[in-house]
Amino acid sequence: MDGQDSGRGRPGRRRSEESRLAILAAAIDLLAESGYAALSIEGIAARSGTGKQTVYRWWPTKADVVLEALAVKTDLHIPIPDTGSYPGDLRAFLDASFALARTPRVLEVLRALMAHAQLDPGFGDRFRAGFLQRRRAALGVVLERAAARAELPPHLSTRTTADIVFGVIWYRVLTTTGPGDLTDPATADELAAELTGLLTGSPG
Amino acid sequence: MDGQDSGRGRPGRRRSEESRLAILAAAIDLLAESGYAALSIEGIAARSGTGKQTVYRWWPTKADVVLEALAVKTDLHIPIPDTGSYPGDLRAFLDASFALARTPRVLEVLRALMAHAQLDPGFGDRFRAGFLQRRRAALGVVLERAAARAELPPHLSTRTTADIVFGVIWYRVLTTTGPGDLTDPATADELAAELTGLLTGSPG
Amino acid sequence: MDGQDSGRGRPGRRRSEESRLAILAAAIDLLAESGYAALSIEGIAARSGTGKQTVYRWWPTKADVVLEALAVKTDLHIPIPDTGSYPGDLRAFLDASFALARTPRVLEVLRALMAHAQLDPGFGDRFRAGFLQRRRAALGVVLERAAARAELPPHLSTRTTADIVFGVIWYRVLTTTGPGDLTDPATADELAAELTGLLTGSPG
Amino acid sequence: MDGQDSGRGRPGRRRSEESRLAILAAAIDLLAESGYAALSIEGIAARSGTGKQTVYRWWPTKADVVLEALAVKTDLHIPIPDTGSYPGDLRAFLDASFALARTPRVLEVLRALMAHAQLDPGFGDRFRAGFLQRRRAALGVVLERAAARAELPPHLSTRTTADIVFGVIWYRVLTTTGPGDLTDPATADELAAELTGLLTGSPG
DNA sequence: GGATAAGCGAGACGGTACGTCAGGTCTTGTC
DNA sequence: GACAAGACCTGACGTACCGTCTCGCTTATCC
Repeated sequence: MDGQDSGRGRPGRRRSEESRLAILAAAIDLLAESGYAALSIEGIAARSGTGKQTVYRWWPTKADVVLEALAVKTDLHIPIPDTGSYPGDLRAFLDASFALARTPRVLEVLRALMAHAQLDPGFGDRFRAGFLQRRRAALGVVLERAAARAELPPHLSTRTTADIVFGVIWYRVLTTTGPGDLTDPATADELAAELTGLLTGSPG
Repeated sequence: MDGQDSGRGRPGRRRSEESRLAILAAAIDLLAESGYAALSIEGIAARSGTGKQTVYRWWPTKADVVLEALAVKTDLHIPIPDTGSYPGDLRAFLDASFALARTPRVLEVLRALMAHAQLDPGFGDRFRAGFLQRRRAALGVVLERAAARAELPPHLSTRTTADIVFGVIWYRVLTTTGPGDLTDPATADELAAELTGLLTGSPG
Repeated sequence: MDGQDSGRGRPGRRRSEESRLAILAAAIDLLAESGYAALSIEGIAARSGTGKQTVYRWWPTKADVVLEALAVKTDLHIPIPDTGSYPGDLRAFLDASFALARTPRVLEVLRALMAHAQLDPGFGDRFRAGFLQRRRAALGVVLERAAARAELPPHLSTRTTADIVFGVIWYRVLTTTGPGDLTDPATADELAAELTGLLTGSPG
Repeated sequence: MDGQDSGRGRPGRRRSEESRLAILAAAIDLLAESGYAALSIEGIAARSGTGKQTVYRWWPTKADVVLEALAVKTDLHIPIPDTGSYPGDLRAFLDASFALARTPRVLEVLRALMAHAQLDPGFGDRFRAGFLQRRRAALGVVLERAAARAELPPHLSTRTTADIVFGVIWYRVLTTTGPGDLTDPATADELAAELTGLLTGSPG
């Protein structure tokens, strides 16, 4: 996925790992200080003590820097849960997703990346392929396991189920003002119950 | 919503309706030509034959211009359907929403506004209050009617139902590349069936 | 020569005389501090407390700024001498020219402008028309007066006389290292004597 | 003049004559294509298929490359004429000098080198010592021969004579726009006649 | 009807960042 | 050690917009 094989055998100076990390760290710092809108490649280069050219050489846009920085600094890996039952797996998946999004810095970055993806079609493609699809694939594993166990409700396609799951998560991420009101405890309950066909709970 | 009472009694020249419309038209034109990212207040003023100050006097950001332009040029009013039954109303609501979003220009504008709302907290507030809440309120009427008829499935709160409806719509809007693959016909079917409790438990 | 009529009657804010002078002063200062090669429009804007765009709006290159700065700060006007005789006028012209060139700052600027004129054809044209031709015209007046008095030696055309006068001055300017060795007192003597036909054929 | 003795006895790889010639040829080519202002060491290295370091190792500035390239590609040697008389020698010297300067490529290079010498004191020293002084020395031989034959007009010092000769040549080189109007045939006539004390010709 | 008060198109202003170019330096592996 | 390759930090380029601030002018209301 990174596109360069670190140039084994090629002539020329090798990419500086030091600069790479400095750039990612600077991006994170500046993001925390002033937010994504105020982030600039100029600023990242200055803060990291590198040259603008070095940033442009390896990342096409500031959003790509942030995407990689997020992956380096934060553990974005949401483990694919395996609790033995579909309801359990789905609850675990939802809980982990909401928990991650409740981290203020992560919340802001997710918003910024999705926003940037709308404004820059090139980054949109990279974001879909490198982030959104991976998350869908993770949920896909859960759904496949459930299908193998014949636990899936019959009337919901895999696509629509995933759209509901990620739709609700992203809608909450994009339309709430702070991490506090991202979710109430009931949301994941209701959602999991609805999607797994359990009609146990009674809503408020 | 516009905050001034057209200055009844105030001295001074009145706001030029001609300029207002020229600005909104220019915004729409430029948006269609080059996309939201390339849109600028400078460009809107130049294209509309007005001064930058005139734009800044009435709209805080380019997103606000676009939001108003969209309302003027396109009929954003999705009528609150009243088919007599919850399933029918919900289907109609979903169909109208997806149909609107399938208009290429509207699709792009919706994406741009949601994106801008992420990057500019001030516009985010205005967008939520002036657009998102209105749509939720419209759906709310449908749900209230259904509640009065006791058609609501017991395990889904109003909030979660709305989150699922708008979550799926927005997720599709924000993550598909073109109007073509925004929805297949089955999506609204499945969604309406799921949320109204129809087919629950029956095999596919 | 300035190309704009200060916009009497035109709409829009008028050019800031304050900024104009600040830019010219900054150019002179930076030139004295670090030399022409280190001079940049970026630096001029920063030092003068103006924006780069303001510099670019009114001057196409840094050389044009320097040319105008020189005209403002230093009195480049070499009066056309009228001593009553061609030898006297020519001596006065030469003395004034060498004296001006002996001013260290002026010497450096003259060099830089002539250099820039070689590298940038557009500025070359402006420099010829706005500076070199004026100096030739001044000498032309002296030669015309001499012709009217029948004092001109018969074998030298006006063009060649001017080429010798300015050729020697510029050659000295461009090929000596410092103001000190720009001229010895004998140079102007010899040159004037030669061009006016005095002493011709007499032993030294 | 180049300062290294090709490393007799030194260890390590010897300088590549192939690279040297490729660099000089690339400099000439690029100069002809885009002019001196657009010439860069980066571009020379790329065009010649060498590394930037190789250029920097052997030449301090692009002007030094051009100076050497000119010497390699064009025969800059103006033979010291010996026609038997001072007027004949001087005419021959002037004619050869103007003829060389009339070669378009040479004209451009001479301008560029003189320009660069103004902006870069280090190159200025090298240019004076390696080029200008050599030309003065050549003229010096002519003048010495004339002195030995007692042909020199008494009132002109050697220095001033040389200043007039090179002053006029360089002034023409630096202030005319194209090779076409560098000289009319009369210029060398008048100049030679004036400097040798022959008062034969009548100017136009 | 004259004073006062906006709004208007125009456009200059001080800024910030863009994305690019080249400068000159420094590895890296090969010759 | 020189060489081709190429990454590095630096700094300037010229441009695009930002949001603000005059300008001269055009409506409006009010005294």
